[in-house]
Amino acid sequence: MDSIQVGDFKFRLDLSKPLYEQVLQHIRQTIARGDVLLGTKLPSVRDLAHQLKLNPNTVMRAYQELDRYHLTETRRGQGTFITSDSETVELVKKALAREAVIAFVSSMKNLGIDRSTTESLLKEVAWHE
Amino acid sequence: MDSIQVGDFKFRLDLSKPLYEQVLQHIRQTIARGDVLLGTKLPSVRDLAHQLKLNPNTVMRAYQELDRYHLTETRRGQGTFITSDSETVELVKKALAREAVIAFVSSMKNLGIDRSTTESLLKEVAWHE
DNA sequence: TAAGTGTTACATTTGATATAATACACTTAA
DNA sequence: TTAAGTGTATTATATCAAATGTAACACTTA
Repeated sequence: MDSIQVGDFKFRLDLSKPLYEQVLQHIRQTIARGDVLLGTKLPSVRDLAHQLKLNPNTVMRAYQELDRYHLTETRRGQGTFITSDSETVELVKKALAREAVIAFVSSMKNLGIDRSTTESLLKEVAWHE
Repeated sequence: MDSIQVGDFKFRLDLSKPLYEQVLQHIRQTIARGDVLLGTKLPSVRDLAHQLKLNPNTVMRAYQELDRYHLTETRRGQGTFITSDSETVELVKKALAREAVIAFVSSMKNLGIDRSTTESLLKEVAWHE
């Protein structure tokens, strides 16, 4: 387990994708899953960068992206906080789910696999909740 | 419609992903869907490169990847041909489908969405076969 | 032999990513 | 008032994958 816990957030980074994107996704998932209280303060840019051994600019980029989703609110001089609006979280969660579903259906259609076959395949996959 | 037809193959390229990967995927899909006869000759590297306005090396990379899947067989001096072994095509198709399903389930789990909710979402998506 | 194939090998360019270092702006608490 | 802790911005640099440009080589077929 080469994952790093920083405050309420857990990170496991690799080289498969841009680092700023992975940081963004980890935090976004933590929020969407409800694994952290709304209103919680994120680690400071410098702190997270130091603990993940990343450049502050890289973390900044992830945080700004979160702000753009309105999943966080940044208060200059204070820090970046998870939104307290549960509705926003729910909307983002639904949007991400919808994106995933659409991308998935698209892949299956591209392969020429029909709906019922897709549903069968889905049933074959273990789903440890 | 900014897609380009070259022989039996249709391509629509953008900047979202590496070009060689898009070329690979288009051809792979065409084969997997059964939209082209087994044994068919692919456009020559130079020809496809010219028509798609790509560098021959970029097309080469896609073709070599296809060979690695055994979806094509390359005969030096003759060209690159789609395999005549339908079983190979079927195996690759299943492998790709499986990958897609696993990736999808993983996304949904990361969002904290359970199986039945996922199945419901899937039903909401239009599926023009 | 010539034309059409795939193949290989460079050098080069480009763009995204990431780092490094520094300075600035704001908030909070000592 | 000050110091420490926040986010923010800027500029330069480094790195890597992707893509291009160019050229040559090897093989097959007509």
